[in-house]
Amino acid sequence: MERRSTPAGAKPKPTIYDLAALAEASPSTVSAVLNGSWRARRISEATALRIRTVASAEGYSANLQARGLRRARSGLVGMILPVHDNRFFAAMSQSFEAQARARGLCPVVVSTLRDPAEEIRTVETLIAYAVDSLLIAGAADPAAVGALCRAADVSHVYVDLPGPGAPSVVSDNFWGAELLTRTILERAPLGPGPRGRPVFFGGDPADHATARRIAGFRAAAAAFGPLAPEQILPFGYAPARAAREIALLCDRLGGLPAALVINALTVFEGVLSHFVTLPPEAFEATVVGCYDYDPFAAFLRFPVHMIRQNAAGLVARAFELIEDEVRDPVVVEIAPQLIAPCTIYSGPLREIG
Amino acid sequence: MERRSTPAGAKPKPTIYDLAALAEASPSTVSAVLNGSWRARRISEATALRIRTVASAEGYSANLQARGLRRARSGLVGMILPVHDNRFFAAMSQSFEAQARARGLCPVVVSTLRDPAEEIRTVETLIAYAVDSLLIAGAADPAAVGALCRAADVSHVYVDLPGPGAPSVVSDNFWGAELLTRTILERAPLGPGPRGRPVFFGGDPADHATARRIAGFRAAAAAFGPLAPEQILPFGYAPARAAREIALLCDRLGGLPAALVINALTVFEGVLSHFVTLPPEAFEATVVGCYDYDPFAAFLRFPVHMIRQNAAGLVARAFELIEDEVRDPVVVEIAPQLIAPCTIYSGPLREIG
DNA sequence: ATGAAAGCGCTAACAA
DNA sequence: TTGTTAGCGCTTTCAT
Repeated sequence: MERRSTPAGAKPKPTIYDLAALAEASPSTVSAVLNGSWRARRISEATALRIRTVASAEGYSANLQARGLRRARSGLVGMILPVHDNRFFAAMSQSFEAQARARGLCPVVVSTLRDPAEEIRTVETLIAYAVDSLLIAGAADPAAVGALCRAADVSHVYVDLPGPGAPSVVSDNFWGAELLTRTILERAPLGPGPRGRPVFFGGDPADHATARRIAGFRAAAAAFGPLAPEQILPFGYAPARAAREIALLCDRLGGLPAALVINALTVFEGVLSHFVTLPPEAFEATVVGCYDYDPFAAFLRFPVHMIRQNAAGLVARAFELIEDEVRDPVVVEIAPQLIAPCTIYSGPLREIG
Repeated sequence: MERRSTPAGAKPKPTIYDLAALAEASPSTVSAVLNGSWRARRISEATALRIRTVASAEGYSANLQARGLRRARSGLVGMILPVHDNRFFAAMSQSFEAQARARGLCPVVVSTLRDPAEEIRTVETLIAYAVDSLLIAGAADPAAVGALCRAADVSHVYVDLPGPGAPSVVSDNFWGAELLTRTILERAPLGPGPRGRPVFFGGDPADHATARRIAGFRAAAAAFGPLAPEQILPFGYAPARAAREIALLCDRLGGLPAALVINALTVFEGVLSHFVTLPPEAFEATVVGCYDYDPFAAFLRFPVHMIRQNAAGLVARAFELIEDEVRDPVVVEIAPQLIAPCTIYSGPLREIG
């Protein structure tokens, strides 16, 4: 049998046995030299050098599958997340990779499309590849994923959305929402009329993050007056739905509310598709906040206060928990950041921007 | 020696030997049944069923490192790309994962931060894990990466940026830029004055994509009048630089040019940070196009025509080339898409929006 | 229709 | 200080 579908003539990748023959040493010595355990094995500087010379001359690189099989661990760290094409999760990938590599590990990040079945299959695959640990970000079914990890003895941390049986690192959604709400209420033309009160717009109250954000919104808004149920509208995340809901809201109130807290970028996108049909004056008596950040949103025709989650901070803390072998289901909260609008306030709000 | 740092009591993952004992069959039979090669081995329906029953009762899942080692291939497909936090590349990841999984492969996507050294290291790692094939997207040094793949006999395709010694799938940048330029020139208040001519803004002419886009811009603009060198300003991608350059340009021309083709989203970001300092009237005699797409950019106070690259199409074509075992350095071009502005035109341009 | 046995490339006791 | 050897869990001839 051919070793591989090697193009005729191309010599196959050298193994430690090849190097051992060339360097006149034993395979185990070569192995030790090439994987760093040679100091402990008290191998002489001379042989080490000789072996390394041969290795690089031959263009050797270790077969990581063989090493992983032998060591029963792969050097891979996994992260699952719902989607890539989202600013927050993309930032998570970026941080995750950087920090994994800083630790000499190979990052593998896979998206699951918020599909519980796909999520399970993905994690099973990662476990089958013997990932050493797993970050579980925004899982659809955190408990199921956690159970799989525990069964396979894979250390794991929940990120962004908490889960059972292992530590969690989440954004401080209450704090962020409270800060955002307070910030825009201080600038909003509140009043007794139907438009005079703040509205929380979008998201799913069944989801942990939204629940905390609503709580934060309530806490901040309470300081400015009583809250009615119709001020909180968690209708989901779909842009199309958001477009309809904002139109309905404007109809009901006779215009935009004095303060609008938009829960996610997808919701914001929907809202915008309605906004472009409105005249510029429509925005003169409203202040908009968005929980989540997009640089372009900062440059709309009206100012937007935004919350940016600290993706790098979340990932860093998750790695620490794994390294410290924390297994208790502690929940660590990481503060997000408030981003000021770039657009200049215009109309009656100009002075307080 | 412990098999693994298994928590005391937790039984280790079952192997085919365990299953063989339980199902009263041989390891090779178990293996065949569990990896699909059993039909070919003419194993009876009955034993197959018996083995599968035991397997799922024991919660068996194959050790993919062992399989990979034996088969000299891993079932992993790799993709490298510059960064995750970019709409285009994020869309690529998303498509790549979907299509890899549709083929029963495990996707591994890694970013290299446009750092040639990091890029090489990353690819070496992927090869060491025996990836079966590799998509090379937007590489800093395509030739070096390709050489590594060839040495390891890993099939590979360049995406987005062409490279030597293997097929490439790239956006049809010439066509896209031509279309975009023509579209905005048809709407622009061109004229003899300094502001009356189109400007191509940002990017690096040394980079293949920008070069093609400039060519497309030239081709389209030529139909509307002669081009001067100062109408093409490829100063790079940095937002801060873009902000400075646009300010300079406005100074020089006494306002915005009649038509502005912005080369990338990062450049656009920089441009916007200058735009927010301008009064609304500044935008009344200009038409803006952007090569690259962001939904929020469609909702700015002025209309923006955008080009969206077909990430899914690029990836799909790349997979096809790999499956068809194409090795010649053909270059396949995939047409991007023109996205109309969502913002209503205002001022003198209202009617032609 | 099934089993026995030889490795894939590497690591880690244990011996020398 | 170095070598010998026995696997890691799986696939795959080759026998039966």
